[in-house]
Amino acid sequence: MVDRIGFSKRPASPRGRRVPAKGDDDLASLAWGLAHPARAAILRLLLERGECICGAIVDSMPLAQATVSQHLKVLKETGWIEGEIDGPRVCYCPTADAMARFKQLLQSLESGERR
Amino acid sequence: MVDRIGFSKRPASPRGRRVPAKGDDDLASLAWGLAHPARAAILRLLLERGECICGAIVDSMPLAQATVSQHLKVLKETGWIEGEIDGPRVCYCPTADAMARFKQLLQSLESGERR
DNA sequence: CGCTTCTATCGTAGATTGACGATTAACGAT
DNA sequence: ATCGTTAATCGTCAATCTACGATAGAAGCG
Repeated sequence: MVDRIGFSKRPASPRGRRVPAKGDDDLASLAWGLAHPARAAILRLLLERGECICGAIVDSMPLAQATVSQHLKVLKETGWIEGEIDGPRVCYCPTADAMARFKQLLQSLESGERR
Repeated sequence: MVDRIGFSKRPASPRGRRVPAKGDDDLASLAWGLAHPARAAILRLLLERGECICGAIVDSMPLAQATVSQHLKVLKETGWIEGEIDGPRVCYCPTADAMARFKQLLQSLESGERR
């Protein structure tokens, strides 16, 4: 694959013109975190409960433990959640600023912010 | 592949428990639309200018026309933009409600809305 | 120490994505 | 009718995603 536009592991391109808006990568990354119903559901669960043991998340989802773990990883990598090791288990909770950052990036999109 | 959880063409699963939050699919779908820097950039451009001919979008992006067209298709399918045929060209503009719907879905996520 | 529990990672399979050039389709103009 | 322009679609290829079972690691228990 060629290299990418930005945004961790995503396509790029040869000829470039428009200076990429600095926020597009961040926005895309955060959006990517939510871009799967299972991840949206997980985040909703965490926001509802404040925090949650991994096992409880798995129990509440129609997915295999390995799959949920992968989604949790994506949510972690995109900055939506963080996990705290608690003995043999891991407690996940939403990060303090992801939602705010995301909303702000959306706002800057909407307001037609100059680049 | 097995069938999916919901959300157009996405994975599903056998054992299910948690009733999927109605908004998760919509949220994921809209998020998916933004989940690529190129699409975020296109939407930003359209929000900046209000509307834009396809060709102008292509010219402002570091991507081939075919690729931009694909991204426009995704943005259209996820409800972010709409295109109006204008003779031999197509004029794209942001839809009136996508951003509002998205923000509302995010809000319902954040507020830990009961399902 | 050995066992159980909990979670992450590995490995794999099938589907989708994203990029591109080439082609097709739709219009307008000559 | 033909040509030129504009945009969508086709076909292809490499890379990524998602799902899963199986396996590995870590922590606590007996």
